[in-house]
Amino acid sequence: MRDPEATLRQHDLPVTAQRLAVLRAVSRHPHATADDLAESVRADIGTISRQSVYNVLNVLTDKGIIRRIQPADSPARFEDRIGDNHHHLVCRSCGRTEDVCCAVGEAPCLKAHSHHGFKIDEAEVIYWGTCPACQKKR
Amino acid sequence: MRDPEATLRQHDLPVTAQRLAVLRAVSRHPHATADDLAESVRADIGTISRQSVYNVLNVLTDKGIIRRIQPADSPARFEDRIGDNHHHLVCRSCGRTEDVCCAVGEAPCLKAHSHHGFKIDEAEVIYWGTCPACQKKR
DNA sequence: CATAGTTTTTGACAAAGTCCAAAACTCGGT
DNA sequence: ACCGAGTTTTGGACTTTGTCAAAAACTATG
Repeated sequence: MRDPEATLRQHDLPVTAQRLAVLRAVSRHPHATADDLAESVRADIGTISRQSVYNVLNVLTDKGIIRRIQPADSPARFEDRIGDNHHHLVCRSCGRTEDVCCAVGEAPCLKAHSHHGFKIDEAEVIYWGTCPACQKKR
Repeated sequence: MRDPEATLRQHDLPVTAQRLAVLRAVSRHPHATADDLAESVRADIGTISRQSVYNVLNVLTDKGIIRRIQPADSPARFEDRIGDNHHHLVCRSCGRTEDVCCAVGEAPCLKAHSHHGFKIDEAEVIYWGTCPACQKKR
């Protein structure tokens, strides 16, 4: 995130300390959960309510400034990196999440073609596996 | 599901009325939630505890007899149809879920190749969109 | 049919998030 | 620099989905 304050203004969002701090936290900790981010924000500006973290994350997600990812058996995670159509690789045992470019060049599996009359707007891919650390543990 | 009772015996699971009823319910209502299934089971055998529904669904999932799918913003859903590597199409507004065969023949995007040292065991694809009914509503 | 070992039930609990009303803040206009 | 309208933030209660634990009921083997 180049300039959090400018980003907020561009989207007609009043600039508040909480929003700036959450934006910085998401930027510094990609794939963090709301709780992780709350902690990070508190280390930064001292205090923030749980509800505000959710409020801010929801507004930023609605405006398309950040992206929410919600793998099974994990609280929602958030990221900065948007608009480049990447996917995610999630560790089944610890939840560690990494970005992966689409496996096959220009995303053939993302070609949304109609089925059952649905209007498809996105194809989400999650690769499930075990991260190096968890492979060692067992 | 051909023969629920035989299926249970094949997996060394004691046969109980609850398990049979849950199996039948999953079979009759693909992509139903635990709550939906509980209701369906009650219509069938009269009564079942909430916990038992979860117990049974967990055992059946662990044994690979049924599959659990967990789209974002939805409780878990269950299905009968396993082992044919199909994916899902989910309506963002009502949660309606349909099966779709892999978009590109033999699932190129499902080729699990290593990244970040992870050992990948599955690639999950969810197509997001709006179902015909919800397209009309808005 | 007895009994060892599972299942089922009941009720409390946990995690992640939302709802609501009151207090605090942002920012445009003066 | 200050006011005031409108938005955010806060704190607390609440909801949903699911798990834990112990007692009662059941399955299936001998």
